[in-house]
Amino acid sequence: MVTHGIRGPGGRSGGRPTLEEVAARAGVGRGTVSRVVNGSPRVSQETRAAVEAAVDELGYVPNRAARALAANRTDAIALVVPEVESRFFAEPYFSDIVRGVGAALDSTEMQLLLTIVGNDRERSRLARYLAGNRVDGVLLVSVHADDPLPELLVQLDIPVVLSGRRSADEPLAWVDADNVAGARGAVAHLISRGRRTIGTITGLLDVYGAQCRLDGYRQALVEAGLDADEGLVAPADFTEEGGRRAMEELLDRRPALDAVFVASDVMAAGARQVLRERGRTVPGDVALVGFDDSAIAHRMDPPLTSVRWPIEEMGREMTRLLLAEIADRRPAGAPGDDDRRRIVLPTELVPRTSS
Amino acid sequence: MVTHGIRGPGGRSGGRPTLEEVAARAGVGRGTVSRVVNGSPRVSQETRAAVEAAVDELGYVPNRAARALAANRTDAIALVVPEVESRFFAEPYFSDIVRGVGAALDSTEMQLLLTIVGNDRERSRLARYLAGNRVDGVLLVSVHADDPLPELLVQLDIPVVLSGRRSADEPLAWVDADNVAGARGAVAHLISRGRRTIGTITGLLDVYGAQCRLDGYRQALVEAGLDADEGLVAPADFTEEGGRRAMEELLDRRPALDAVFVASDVMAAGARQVLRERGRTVPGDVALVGFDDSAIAHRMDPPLTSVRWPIEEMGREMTRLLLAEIADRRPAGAPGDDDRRRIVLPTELVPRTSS
DNA sequence: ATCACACATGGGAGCGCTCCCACAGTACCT
DNA sequence: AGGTACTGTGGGAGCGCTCCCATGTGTGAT
Repeated sequence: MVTHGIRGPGGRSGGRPTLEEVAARAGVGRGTVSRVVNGSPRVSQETRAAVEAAVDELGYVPNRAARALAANRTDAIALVVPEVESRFFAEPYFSDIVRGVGAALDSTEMQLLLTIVGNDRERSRLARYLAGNRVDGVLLVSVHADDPLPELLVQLDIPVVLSGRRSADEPLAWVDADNVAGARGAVAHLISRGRRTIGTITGLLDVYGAQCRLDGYRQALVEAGLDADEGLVAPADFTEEGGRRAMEELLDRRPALDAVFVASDVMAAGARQVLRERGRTVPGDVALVGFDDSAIAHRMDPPLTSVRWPIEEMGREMTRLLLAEIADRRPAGAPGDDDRRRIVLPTELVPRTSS
Repeated sequence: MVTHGIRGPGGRSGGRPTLEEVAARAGVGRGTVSRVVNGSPRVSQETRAAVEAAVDELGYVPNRAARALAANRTDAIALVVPEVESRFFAEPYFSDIVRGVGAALDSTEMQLLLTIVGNDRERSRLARYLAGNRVDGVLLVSVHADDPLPELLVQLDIPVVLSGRRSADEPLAWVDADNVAGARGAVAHLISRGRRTIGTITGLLDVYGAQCRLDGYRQALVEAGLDADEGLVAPADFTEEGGRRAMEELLDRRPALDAVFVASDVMAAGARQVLRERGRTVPGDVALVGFDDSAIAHRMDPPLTSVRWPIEEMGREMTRLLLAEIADRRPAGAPGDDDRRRIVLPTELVPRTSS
């Protein structure tokens, strides 16, 4: 009957122990072993001990596929990262997020599935993939407002957590840095240093976070009773080149500029080059504050004051949220306590010589 | 009998179509659908077409867990990254590797499982995990010579590919950059620019790649008939601070130094600071060449000449190798063609102002 | 026509789990 | 004493596939 026994060539049969073998060894039934392995309380002390002993002796590790098939869950979550982001966000952004996620998963049986989506073809492959019901939840890194993925996941009834919101009233669960407060603090810092004509270089304004940083900038000016002159706002796109162009624009429009809050370090690097080319000293003539506290900030000349946001912690919190949502999964309908599903993490100003 | 039907609360039952349903729809048997889905040639044209139509209409996606259970394979590979590496190798190292791996997996059904191992506890958890037979293969990024993981995988008979070798006669499959040639080219470049007293700052010499870079340095000197004076070699540890110390040492020992080949850009950044502090101009007094061509290289002042190695391509090649090994899996014993299992990728000198 | 052999196909058995029902044993009430 | 209500346990059924054997069905050689 055991026609199977020896699987085709190469098939690792070696014989990892099965539940049944553990049960035999411990002198109990399959159900009981399953209960012990899964930490059910409905097992007596002695039985539990006997089973645990058998598990140890045999070196039993549950077969994930079998479990997934029987229980209709996968014990895996996917981290979806748009390729673009993996490239140019704050330099260590990607690895920091991953490290945070990994840390949060560490005490779990969950495994992390990584997906980089570049083009649209890959995007639809992913959609197909997720539709195949192969993960218990999804972490979505920096989705853009027009991305169809979140909607799809909602329809498939798969738990999602976003890093960053797509808008002020993001309906999905999310974890975000306090961009407004971070920007406000940075600008307040410039004001406290006596700067009065403070410009800003923004990120892509259809990214909600970029919008928030601009808002924070404005709030700080208003709070200080300064003029929030629109001529002081130069929109850019998070790239170094964009930062260059915006800085030139700003300098042309407002020669008396004495400080700039730049919405990313990379753009700040571009801006700094322009200042040097135009013979403005930093921080003498123009003070500079960046955002992200990325690797380049402390290597700039002079080292760049920047706003740090806790990327690794974001990864951790996203994962916590997701795991909770997976565990909770109400009988459907009950969407859960909304306050539990949105987390704002504080930022921190890292003062250096540029301001 | 269908006691199961409605799974516990929250259980997505929604009803993704199964093989059987597709079979019914196409008016064929289960086996046939399986054959079509898995691309077996032993199916007639018409039948194939009918099945494919049914698959499309129903939006059928095979259930991975069921497949894994039945076929005793997982269609997943793990990428294991030591936490340390994710932190400080050439800045975008981690994401580049991942991107390469992702690209190679793109046309496959394989999924990528990411594991960051930090401490030893996590390391043994991983061992346990892999022992549980949950992946078809493993990519190991920058293993150290004393890491027990490779051995374990060999014992478990799980295919492995390393990025970088642990020694000259690495028995496992690997993909590595041509560190020797890269270093030799860098130093030859310095010589061609008229430099004669060329020092080097090495990485941790128990890392094989660091050793190779040192060898390349020596070869270039010998080829040019220059003196390979050991006083010109300053060992460091891949950190910026290590680079600083090594540079100071070098300057103290050989004041006439007119060039330095540094085995990583990060160390070069440290070295550059020391040169500035000591009033040596770059490249006027001392020419500098780094290694990795990381993000900081082109941002240094002056921009740093560096040796680029194709990280993303390494990820791709590792994956190719691993997939091939998984597909091949001889009836055991036959270890396969060794030349197929080791790949050396060329490096490229990126000249900038520092040399 | 007859046999041999290929190819195409259907479907049973089994992968290792979880879920749940049934059943024993014990404890507590009336 | 009988009833009720647990708690602990065993094991059948089933998750959705792959594998393989058995059964047609067609082709060419004899």
